[in-house]
Amino acid sequence: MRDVAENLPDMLPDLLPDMLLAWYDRNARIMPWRTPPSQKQAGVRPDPYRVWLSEVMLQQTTVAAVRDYFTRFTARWPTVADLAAADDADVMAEWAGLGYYARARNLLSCSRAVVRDHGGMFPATRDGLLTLPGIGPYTAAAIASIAYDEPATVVDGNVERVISRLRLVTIPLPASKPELTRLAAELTPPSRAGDYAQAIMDLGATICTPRSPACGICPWRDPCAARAAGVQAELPRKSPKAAKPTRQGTIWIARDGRGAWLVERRPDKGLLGGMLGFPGSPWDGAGGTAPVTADWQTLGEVRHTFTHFHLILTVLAARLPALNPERGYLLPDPDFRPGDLPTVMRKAYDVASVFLTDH
DNA sequence: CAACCGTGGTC
DNA sequence: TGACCAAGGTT
Repeated sequence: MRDVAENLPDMLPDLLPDMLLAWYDRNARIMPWRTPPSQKQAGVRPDPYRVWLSEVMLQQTTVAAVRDYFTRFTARWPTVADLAAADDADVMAEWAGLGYYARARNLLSCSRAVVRDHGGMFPATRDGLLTLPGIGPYTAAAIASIAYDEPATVVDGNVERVISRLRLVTIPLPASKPELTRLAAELTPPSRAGDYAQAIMDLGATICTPRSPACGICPWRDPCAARAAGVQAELPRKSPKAAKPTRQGTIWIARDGRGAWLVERRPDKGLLGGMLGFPGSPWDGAGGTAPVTADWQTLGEVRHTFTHFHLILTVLAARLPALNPERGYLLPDPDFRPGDLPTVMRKAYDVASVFLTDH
């Protein structure tokens, strides 16, 4: 029998997950994609489709923003087969406003791959999930652990922050990512992997927050190396990001004599890919050609910030008896829903709608 | 592998 | 007001 004190450093990695799981059992947040405690107690497993959908929606997106989208998607498409059979335009419209629209296109191709290549069942392993479009290292580990209880390690922004503090990792991100992944994997328990994954993310979201972490109520307060050193609020360090340039462009919004709107479907690749929009100039400040000859009125400007640049868009509008546009197509007013537009387009619509709406 | 890809909330 | 931030993935 070895000395207990000698064993302490080896015991800690085993004790840490249990400390966190005990905290999670009392403090897990209730969310639409989580199994309710009553069902969970009865041994009900999460639906992989709902786990997948929620995880994709949550990529770089807050829980508050995802809630209603998740509810609408699952009400309209209850199974992966339903989603696979949906019209692309309907899915893109339902995703409008959530951002990162490649996720919605990948959602469709992934659902169709699951139906076509996997008999409508999601692969049950991390490695199998990784082969699907829109599922990367994080999402594969999340689905594998939450839906199938595979002891896969999730490393998202929360985990990066929690682990960098717990283990006092001072190398800046993203260079520290491999080290953080290794340290996180060391802690992942062989059982209750799904609960553990959600627990460490809940901890990061509610206690080990970016600013002013609530160390006083943290289940990992005692073993936290950053707290011991008093530097928890300074971690994780991050390499400086490039400044955002400002780009300019013009957008043209027109209606014909019947009230139909001149719109276009944006190409699948690139910014706002696959989304509905209005014809516009290139966003390089060089101007551009209107989609149709008309007496265009300048209505104002729209400002919008994307991930890596600011945009100032000049909004022009026109109402013509007949339209034979060189670009785009006419969408009858009853079929035109501003909510189907990505946010920057909806902002432009808001500017033009007053001028283009009958009184 | 660094750049690209949205949006809304927060301080 | 502007920079940071959020359950990242793809190329």
